[in-house]
Amino acid sequence: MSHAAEHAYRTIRESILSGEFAPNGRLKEADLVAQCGFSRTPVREALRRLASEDFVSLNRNQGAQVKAWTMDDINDLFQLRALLEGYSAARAADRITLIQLNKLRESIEKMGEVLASNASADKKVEDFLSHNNIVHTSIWQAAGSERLESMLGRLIDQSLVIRTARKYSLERIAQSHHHHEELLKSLTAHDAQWSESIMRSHIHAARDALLVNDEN
Amino acid sequence: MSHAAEHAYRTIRESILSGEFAPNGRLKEADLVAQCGFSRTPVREALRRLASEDFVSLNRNQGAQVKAWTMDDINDLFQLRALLEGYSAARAADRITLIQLNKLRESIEKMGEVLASNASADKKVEDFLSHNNIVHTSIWQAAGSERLESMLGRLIDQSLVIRTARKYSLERIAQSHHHHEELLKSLTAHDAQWSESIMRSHIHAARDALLVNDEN
DNA sequence: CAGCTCTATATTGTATACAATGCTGATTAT
DNA sequence: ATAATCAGCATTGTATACAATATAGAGCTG
Repeated sequence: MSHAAEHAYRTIRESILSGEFAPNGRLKEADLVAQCGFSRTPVREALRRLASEDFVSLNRNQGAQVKAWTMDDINDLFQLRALLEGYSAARAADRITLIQLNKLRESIEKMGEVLASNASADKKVEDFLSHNNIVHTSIWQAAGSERLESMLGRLIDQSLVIRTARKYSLERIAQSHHHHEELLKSLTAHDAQWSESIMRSHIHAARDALLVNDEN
Repeated sequence: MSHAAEHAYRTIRESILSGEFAPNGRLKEADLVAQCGFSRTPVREALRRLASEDFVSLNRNQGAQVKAWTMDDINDLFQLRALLEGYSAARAADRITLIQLNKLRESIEKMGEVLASNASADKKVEDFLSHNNIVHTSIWQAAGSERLESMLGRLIDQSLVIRTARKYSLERIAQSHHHHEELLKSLTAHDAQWSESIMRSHIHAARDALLVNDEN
């Protein structure tokens, strides 16, 4: 994607994720042009891409509007993530190399250190989420399917829509960390079924964390 | 999608599917404009969409080129189709209504009549393929997940790339028909596991039909 | 006052001009 | 002869002007 279009894409996407653009809100090209400083051409390109990624919907001659998500959509999303991430973990168990395993172990150990440290809860959550991404993408890579990787990438992106201003409890994060550690074991053992099932649990727990508002 | 861009999209897509544009061949905007009569704007929009659907790849400032598929890609594709179509069938088994079942039964019976008739083999194949699409999309709908439906739609579209000038044997088609009939039974019984496994077999057999060149 | 039509305006769709970038091939220095 | 450099060209990226379409609101009609 070209420079201006890419920039416009990121800008608009961020505004949607941050909640600045309300669900079902109409996005007028002129406004977006004013916001990000490029002309309509790259803005339109960005909108088309956002539409292909299900962030907005386009109606002919009526522009774009931010997609609204129902509870069913969210459940659906996580159901599919569980299926595909589970499959990804199973494939990874068969194919993962020692180098990849070591990299994964490092990431997970680093997360453990963060959690054990005396940093602020917010900092812990932030660090955790970034390492969490690394762990998941490492596993997708180990699974060795470009197509699967890109499908999962899209699903994850979409699940970010819901995460806005969400607070994760430290308990939830600790649970996730335990999942990761178990996943490391199952992958090291090259046990596909074990890897698949623990990954599925992991995703279902993530859904639960999003939908159930626990104390924190 | 707007009128001109839609038209450009279809035109280019057809040219790729028909093999007119060779894999790895570069697609210059000027040429495409000449071919389909619109200006560069809708042509570019069409290319972006084709890229998002994995028909072409885009490199910044270097335009589009037709994606080439390896054997691994194809296996991957069908592996994912098996997984997702299987899941779709399982969901459908739980949710399908009597009306949907009847519609499905009609389609499948019609396919049986076509196969039993004394039409030419080519005609049979053609009719079969169109009804086949109806059967699958009906099941996706019964599964009740928009997201799953759109993912499967993309996967199917991509598998069309391989089908170019492919001849299907009548034996293969008869086998498919048997799968469909069994699927109807499993869905009528609302048996999710049965539905899932027969659907997975169905997809694996389809892959085999594409990759193995049998006499016909 | 409700509902309709029509016009003015706002917005998106398309074409095209201009800018930026990458590619090719000739020229030159080593 | 070969590698590096640079100019000219081909191609894509961006901005903008124009066309087509939808929307909103005033005025009209029943």
